[in-house]
Amino acid sequence: MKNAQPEKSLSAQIADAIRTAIVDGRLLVGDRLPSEAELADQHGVSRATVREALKRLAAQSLIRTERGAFGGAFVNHLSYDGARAQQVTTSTLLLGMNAISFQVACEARYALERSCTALAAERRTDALLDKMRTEIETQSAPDLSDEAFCASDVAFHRALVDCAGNEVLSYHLAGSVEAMQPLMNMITFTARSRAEIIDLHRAIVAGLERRDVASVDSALATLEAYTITLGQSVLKARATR
Amino acid sequence: MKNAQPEKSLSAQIADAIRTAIVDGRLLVGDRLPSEAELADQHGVSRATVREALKRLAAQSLIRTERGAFGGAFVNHLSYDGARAQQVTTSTLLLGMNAISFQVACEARYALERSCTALAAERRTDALLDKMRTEIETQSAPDLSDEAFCASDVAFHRALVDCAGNEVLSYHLAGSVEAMQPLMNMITFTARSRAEIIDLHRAIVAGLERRDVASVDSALATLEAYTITLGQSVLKARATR
DNA sequence: CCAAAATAATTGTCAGACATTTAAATGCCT
DNA sequence: AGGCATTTAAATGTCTGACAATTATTTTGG
Repeated sequence: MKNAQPEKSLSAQIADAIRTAIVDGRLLVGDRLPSEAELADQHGVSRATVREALKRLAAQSLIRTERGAFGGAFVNHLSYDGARAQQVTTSTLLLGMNAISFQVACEARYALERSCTALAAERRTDALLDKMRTEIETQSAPDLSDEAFCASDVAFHRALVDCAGNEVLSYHLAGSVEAMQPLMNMITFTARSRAEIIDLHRAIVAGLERRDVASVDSALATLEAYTITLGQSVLKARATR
Repeated sequence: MKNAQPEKSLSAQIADAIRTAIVDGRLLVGDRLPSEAELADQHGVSRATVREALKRLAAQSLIRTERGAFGGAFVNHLSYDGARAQQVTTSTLLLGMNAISFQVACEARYALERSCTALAAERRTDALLDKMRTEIETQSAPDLSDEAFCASDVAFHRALVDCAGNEVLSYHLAGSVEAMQPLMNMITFTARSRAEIIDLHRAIVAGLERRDVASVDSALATLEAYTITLGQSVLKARATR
């Protein structure tokens, strides 16, 4: 366990101290932190320094602040949606900054997605199957923009992971898949490629309905291979442009 | 496109503006932001407000600050390790705050882990197999603390996901698995349960070595079932205590 | 008794000052 | 000319004190 670097700003040290208190459970959800003035006294620093520390925590959604009498900083309840949004921000940035090859990203995406097929086939509900069918309808609209097509694609795959009926799994998978969407957006979809993708989406829904894991896996594998092919042709077209 | 909410602090607005500039690529990795004084002028606010905004971004690892002449705030390169650490913080907190049942967490963990077995069997390297064997040795030490056993368990499973040879997949899986460790730590491991787990770890390594996906999957499934059984017995023991 | 006004606690913002750090510029000596 | 010490300038880190804005509680007036 590495110890604190001696040269770390006071505001960072104070933020770390409070963050540790929250993660370790010494501060519970809904608890109110001492006022900025009290914290300043306790840590022997100025209010400005305490405020910078609190802003760091607020940026991580660990706390929220309320103004007015009996306001202050409160330990936040981190919802699945909030956590997923943060995960997507981090992952999107990571992928955008590290020159990930399309093939690697695609491989990761579909590998992750396959992790829920067994549970999804077992537990899929009619409501989620309907949701997936609705998205397929949306994707079939001939005048749909590429962006809208991709958005519906995300919604479709999100419904697929939700079929697994495990909220923790949904959180991780939905976040991962969503974060990779900007990379997927590099592809310009022709009418023909859309049709092939939609066919595979239909196969996935049909497989889930029959609780046929193998056919769902197979459709996902085909989708992966097809998406990589599409991506490579797009890259080739760009290279020769 | 939603417009700015009128009731958002100035420091949050400025942080959002800079964050958007980074995500949209108007600020590139390594770019230096204007000095705090300049930013204060540009946005028509005080330096303290700008500083709070910058601390928010620093908390998300979007920027770093350097002191001294020609220092300032620089757009950060987000490393896989940095991103994973953030993901772990968020996920750990989420799981700790939402009363996740042990079974659900376990199911999610092993489902995620199974997503890399096919690639791992195909691409595993001798170096990673050796790493896994080393961890098994560590886990076999009779006087090992529960914490150290769990830490080695994390290292073992991390090596497993690294076998897939896909850095994006490693990032997501390692983060997910690591975040669930506090839940796994609820289990107190007896000598006998450790022995069973180590046997399954050996089976996983052997399966990878033979590139036998089915046996790796099977070992993981057994490990999942066994871990859930252990968890349930621990919970039962606590309830009757 | 109820509504309006005062009150107090707290965060949000500002202005100015000083301390500290660091790279670059300068000057001095060989 | 070249190398070492010193100075300088630019920037962040911190402190202080003040005021504005917000909001729950308390007081007051009818």
